[in-house]
Amino acid sequence: MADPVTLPTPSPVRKVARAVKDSKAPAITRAAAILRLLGRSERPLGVQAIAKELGLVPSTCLYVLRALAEEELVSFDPDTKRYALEAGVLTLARHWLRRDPFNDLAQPHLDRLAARFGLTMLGVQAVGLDHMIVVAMAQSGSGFQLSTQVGSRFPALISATGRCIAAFGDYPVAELKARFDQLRWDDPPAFGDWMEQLRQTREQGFAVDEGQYIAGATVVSAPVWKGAGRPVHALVAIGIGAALGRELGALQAALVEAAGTLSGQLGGGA
Amino acid sequence: MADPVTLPTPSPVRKVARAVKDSKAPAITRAAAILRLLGRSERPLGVQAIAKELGLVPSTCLYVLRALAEEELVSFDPDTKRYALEAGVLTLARHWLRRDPFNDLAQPHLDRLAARFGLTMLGVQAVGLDHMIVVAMAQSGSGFQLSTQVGSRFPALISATGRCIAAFGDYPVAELKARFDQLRWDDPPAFGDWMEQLRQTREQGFAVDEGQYIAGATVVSAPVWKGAGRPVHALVAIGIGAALGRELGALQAALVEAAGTLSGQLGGGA
DNA sequence: GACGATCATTCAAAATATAGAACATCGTTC
DNA sequence: GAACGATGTTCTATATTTTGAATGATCGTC
Repeated sequence: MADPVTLPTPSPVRKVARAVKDSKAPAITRAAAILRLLGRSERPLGVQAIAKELGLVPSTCLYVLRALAEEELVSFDPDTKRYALEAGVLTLARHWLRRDPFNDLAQPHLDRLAARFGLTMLGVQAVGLDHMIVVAMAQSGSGFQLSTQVGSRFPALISATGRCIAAFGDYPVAELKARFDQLRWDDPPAFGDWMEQLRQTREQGFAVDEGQYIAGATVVSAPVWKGAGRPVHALVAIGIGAALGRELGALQAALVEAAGTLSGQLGGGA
Repeated sequence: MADPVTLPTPSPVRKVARAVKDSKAPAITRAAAILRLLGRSERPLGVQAIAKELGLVPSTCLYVLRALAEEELVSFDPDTKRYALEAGVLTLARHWLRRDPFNDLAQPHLDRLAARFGLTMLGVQAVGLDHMIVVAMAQSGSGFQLSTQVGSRFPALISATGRCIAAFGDYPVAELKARFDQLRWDDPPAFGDWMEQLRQTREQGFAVDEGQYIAGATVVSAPVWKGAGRPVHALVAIGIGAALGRELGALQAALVEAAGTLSGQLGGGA
């Protein structure tokens, strides 16, 4: 999986401007935009550069930065007058990880499956229909592998995991179609075919993506339930298509079993 | 090292109230306080509970929460009307980790030393004189160990690492004294002794804490420079005192060497 | 070493987010 | 099953933040 950070960046200026207008707490919208910009940036940025990039007023931008620095979410170098992300964001992330039992419980399963099948395993969480986020990862460590990192974001409906989210989410078809049309695949399926695959996913209890999202890569995904309603998490296996070969069947079975066990532990299930 | 999250919680109400007053962007101060509160909380919280805990007006609190939810930093369950941290904070953390070369470069050293000496190794970053944050960790995996997690925060001047920060930071003595007086140790050193230890730390290039911060635990810490000025990072070794025994000398040498190598790689050094 | 340009910062007017009360909604108890 | 209590949400006047120009600092260039 390629890192989606470098995907099309639809000029933040307009987005931020609109979001700020609609929000009843625009300072927060601005702050979030600044944090994301600083995260995206390779190097620390000055007030002016940030303001220009996001279409903010420099003075306002300065006040926001100062507040963020005060909260230790942003670092400030008095010599260069540059701002960057600060380690405080790590502390928040740690708390988030600790708060959700999925993260701890999934790890052993991921480690085991990654070692057994020699591929990359992910624990993924869906955030509505917008994104899914990688929250846990395990790699077998042997040979070449597709790699990603904890915290990476992907469009919610992409690849095998996207099929799980769509299949078990009970969303209106119109909404699925709208989102579906914005996805980028290496080898895009037709919407009709994709809907048929959703039916199949519901039937089987897992989804497979053979080279459609990323050419040459096979992705298998099984949903994990935390309670009633739609599944929020999924276990994902990513392997080089050729290397998987006839182990695919065994992998699917093992993945579904692990997902089932996890759902049980989390108090989910059908 | 005990997790400092459960340390004295000096009633957030007053702190938040003061911070909000002083800030030119109070919404951000409030937002940060809410994020931290949600991180601290075991379970999702409602608007009212959050507002009361932080001394905020419920309606304002609601607007802030909505803005944070819009930014995917906070999750909202429409059924229970409860808010919690959302996975978006992970994405920020990932960007932060990627942005600082220390995190990637330190890991191999930590792994190596943890395995060789059979103890817990940390990569630590100082945030001013307020805190230090664990940004990387390695454990040998054998036997009992003192444990902490990436993202954990500690008072900046505590233990061996605190001595490094103080010794090489060139801070006014008055400021050191003020901070020093607020530290909690299992076996607190006198300020005079501590100042003498700083001198020694400068001389040796590393600091040792033998059971003062945590009874029975030996902590060794060596500073890592990224550029001129004060060191921002440190490599830390934590072991059960008895288990370390006469390996202590070898550990100190190895730690200082690793820290020196890292400083070189980061373009720092004396 | 002085000039010019760029950037960070400050300041007072104006737009607007906030506070507090009123309203709506939910779950509980009698 | 109805009334109560508590919680979430909306509404509007006002105190505040935001704005955009003016000031001050800093860097690179001639």
